Amino acid sequence: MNAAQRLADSAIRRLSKGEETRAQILDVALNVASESGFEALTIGSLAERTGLSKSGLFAHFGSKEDLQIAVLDEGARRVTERVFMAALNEPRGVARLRALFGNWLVWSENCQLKGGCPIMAAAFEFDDRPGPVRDTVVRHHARMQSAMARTVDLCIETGEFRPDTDSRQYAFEIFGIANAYYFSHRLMREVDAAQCAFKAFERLVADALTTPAVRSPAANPAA
Amino acid sequence: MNAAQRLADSAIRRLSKGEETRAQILDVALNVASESGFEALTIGSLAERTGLSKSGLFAHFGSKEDLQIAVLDEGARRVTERVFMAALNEPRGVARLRALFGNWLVWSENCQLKGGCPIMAAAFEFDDRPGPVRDTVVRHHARMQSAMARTVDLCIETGEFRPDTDSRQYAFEIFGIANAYYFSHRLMREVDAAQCAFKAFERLVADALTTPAVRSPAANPAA
DNA sequence: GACAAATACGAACGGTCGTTCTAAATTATC
DNA sequence: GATAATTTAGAACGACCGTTCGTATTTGTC
Repeated sequence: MNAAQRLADSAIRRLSKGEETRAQILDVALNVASESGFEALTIGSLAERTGLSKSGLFAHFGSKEDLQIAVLDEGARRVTERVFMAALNEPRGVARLRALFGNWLVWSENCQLKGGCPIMAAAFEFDDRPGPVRDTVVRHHARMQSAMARTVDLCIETGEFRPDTDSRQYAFEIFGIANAYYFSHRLMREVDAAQCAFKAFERLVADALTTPAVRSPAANPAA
Repeated sequence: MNAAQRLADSAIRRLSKGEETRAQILDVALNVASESGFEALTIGSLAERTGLSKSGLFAHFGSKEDLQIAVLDEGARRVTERVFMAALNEPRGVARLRALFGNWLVWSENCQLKGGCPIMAAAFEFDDRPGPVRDTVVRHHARMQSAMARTVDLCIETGEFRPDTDSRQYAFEIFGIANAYYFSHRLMREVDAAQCAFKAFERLVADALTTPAVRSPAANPAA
């Protein structure tokens, strides 16, 4: 539970009452944003869920916009922790890339966010609405994409991937698979969504390996 | 312009005044949903944009939910027309598949929908909100996915694709590429988004062809 | 052109939105 | 434990939400 985690944090540096409440608010807000999107992230409903008064909650953020940004930052923090940092346990190269991809697919479920990755939801909600919120989304996405590309670059350095592999293109395609998984899993409720995603990912890996598996019609990667 | 098209329709069967206005409303609503999402599709703002009164506009749809569904249906109708029907001009097989993919990437821009494909936006907005609207989104997505898979099956029938190609998996991956394109193009504003998408698509095609191009490190598809 | 039907308007409804005040309660500091 | 600073509550604001209703206007039919 996150309460326990916050307790551990408190042991390190005593959180002030305000910081404590703010963290609790963000935890609830992240769940709401995950389930119903950032548009449904209203001050009133959030106050009700946290047991605070509207004005009391509002005081922690100067505006709704600042609240949205704070939620995005908290979401990004968790992605970094659960997806990217967690993958660092694996040795650099394809092993780490596989871990990164796997973590990405399931991180929101591991975080008990019932509505899926809020950063992805935000990307769709704000892609046409200029402003600080959109800028924040773009910043986080750019960071994640380049982290992904760097992981691919390490696969080249270890000699597992061909030297001419385009890591940016690679990150593009991995992101596409993750997106397809989200649609298939969350919207269509296909039970084999993850299976399809891993199959697509492994095809992507196989195409970049310096020591490709022997090609035969029976081993058709898209079959 | 759509006005001209509606005029042509009127020539075939005289549209009643109500049907005419309803069509105009849906045209505006589709643009709003495209730009700002279905949540921002409010009766008031829609009435203002169409020059109608709130109650006058409302009378055309029994509820906001029915309006949302009507907008979705209209969006799906346009996708079918601009993407799938348009691709039928190409001969069955890879040529048609290529046309289908290309149409999909650009259809919303060709339709002058400034905010991108509304069906995709709806998929993200309603994936966690059970109800008739979500059901409609799922229905349209299922139809599009199976139409895509059928196009792939035709590639097998023409002998261009391997017989063991999994058309459902194939549709999954194509959808992923289209999604990645949307993120890259709409959110990140990458200028080479379409280029990345086509590169990914061609790699997907190459992997399924019965007569694969000669493999060499220099021809690394992800490079 | 009369008459019925379809269509549009205007006002109002209870609710919720984000936000702003002032005052009370709580927390931290000495 | 007094004092100052921080944190929360409560009431109110104008604006907009989806929706309803009665009435006026426009449309289609004979």
